[in-house]
Amino acid sequence: MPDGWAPLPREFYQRHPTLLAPELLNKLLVRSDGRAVRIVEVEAYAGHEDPAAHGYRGRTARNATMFGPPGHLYVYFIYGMHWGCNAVCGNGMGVLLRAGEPIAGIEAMMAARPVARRHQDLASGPGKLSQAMGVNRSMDGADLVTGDRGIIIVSDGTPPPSAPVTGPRIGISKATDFPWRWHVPDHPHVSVRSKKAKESLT
DNA sequence: GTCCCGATTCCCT
DNA sequence: GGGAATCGGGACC
Repeated sequence: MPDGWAPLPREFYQRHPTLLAPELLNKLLVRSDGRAVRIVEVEAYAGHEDPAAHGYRGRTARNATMFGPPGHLYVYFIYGMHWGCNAVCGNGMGVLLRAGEPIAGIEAMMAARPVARRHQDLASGPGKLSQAMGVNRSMDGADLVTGDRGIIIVSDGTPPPSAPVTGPRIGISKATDFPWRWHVPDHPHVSVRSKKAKESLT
């Protein structure tokens, strides 16, 4: 890894997902083969507090990773063909990584996603991001602090945006009024632009 | 055991 | 903008 890329401490992840989510913007998701994306869009899922969360009804075999220690990767399978990546906070809570800007290993990402015709199509959605980064069930539970399974989140020193865009989460049917989606303003690699999204003042 | 539908993507109109 | 692809989780009988 380049000098200046530093893993985040375990405690970074151990807080409410609505606090963790905006802090993950501009962090890097990195594979040991050199692939890396800058995280530009995230959503919070707050376990038992959140009817839209996989952890809402408690621990199951599928969501067990989210009930484990913070700083691990929860990978889920959806629509019969897509994988999704979450950073685990603990207590059944986590942050969905919805979109990234490819910054390294782009050839490998294009090989993993031959359908993508532009860099902008490589990781601009949760399923695309997972496919571009080669994430599947085998990486569920990977430690994002130590990178033990070849995937890690690091900071390159870029701070999160001071005024991220917030709005309702995408693709859910419950708790649709929770403004628990955050993305980097005016970023071309964000998955979708919400009409209800607005600039945050914090 | 059965049934419904999902934290999506892609292609066609 | 609409619909198909595709399959596992989990609610319910």
